Amino acid sequence: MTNKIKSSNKLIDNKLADCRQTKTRRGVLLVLENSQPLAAPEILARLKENNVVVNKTTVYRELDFLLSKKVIAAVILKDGLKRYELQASEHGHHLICLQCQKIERVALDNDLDKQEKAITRSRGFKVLNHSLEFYGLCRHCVKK
Amino acid sequence: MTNKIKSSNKLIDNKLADCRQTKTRRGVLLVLENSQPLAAPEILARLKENNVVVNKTTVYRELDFLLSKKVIAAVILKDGLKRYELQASEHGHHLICLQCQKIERVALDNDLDKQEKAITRSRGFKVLNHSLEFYGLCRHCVKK
DNA sequence: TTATCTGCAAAATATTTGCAAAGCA
DNA sequence: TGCTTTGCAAATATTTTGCAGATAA
Repeated sequence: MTNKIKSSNKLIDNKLADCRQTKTRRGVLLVLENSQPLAAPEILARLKENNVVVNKTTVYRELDFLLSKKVIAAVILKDGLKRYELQASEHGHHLICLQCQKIERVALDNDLDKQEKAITRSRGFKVLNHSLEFYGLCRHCVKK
Repeated sequence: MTNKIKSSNKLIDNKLADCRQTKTRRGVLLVLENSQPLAAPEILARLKENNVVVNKTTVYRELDFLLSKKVIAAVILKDGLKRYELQASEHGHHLICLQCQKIERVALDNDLDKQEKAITRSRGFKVLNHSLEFYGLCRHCVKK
């Protein structure tokens, strides 16, 4: 990956159009680009595996920075670990396999409009956004 | 609360029918009974406020125990903190007010059957359960 | 009596802060 | 050059572990 960090990557170049290019920044995004959502210590480990030498403090700060720029998004699952993924273009949800731990993304054609309206009607609560995850068995594990 | 711990409480007695009665156990449940979901350090603080002397290790272990008995349930919100609430009798979701931080519970008449079937159809993913929270403004804060 | 529960001290894990030095544009 | 980013060391916060002693039933 040391090479990849220097070589160009359209996706990442786009996302970072407004920011300084640093090895940490590109490294974190490259790690996330080809991965499921990862927690900070995992990102740190992936960087190390790929010989990107960077301090943990820097990684935490970089994650905050990328979050604030909405280049990445946080994903919180039942274990309470904060994981990060590249910000997706469309609103989506996660399918978490309880067997193999794989995390997929899914968009729902008919999202939760009906439910949100019912909540506003019955509770006077104005829904601004929601978070929805499905836990179960992925197509591979369901066969076993 | 020191008194309350010793005095009887039907709800709690019921939930603990199969377990030993200890001051930690009754204390944790009393704290949760009249409260929104709380994180472990908050529960610890509430106990202290109420003169229930108990070590943090004991509280963490007690929370694990009550979780395993399904007397309480964990609630994970966007901040990634693990909070706990009494296990509700019916499946429900949470409404989190972004203004005053209040957490309400809500049950949806028509839950997510439609969405879950669509996921199984399109992805082969067998949904076993889901987690859904709505973020927005509660009936009080929405007026301001 | 005995299985369960508890406190304490210490370790493990995750995250944050301050500051001086280095790097990008 | 000037603002941003970085490393390092240390602080903070949360949760876990081992073990010896206490307690509920």
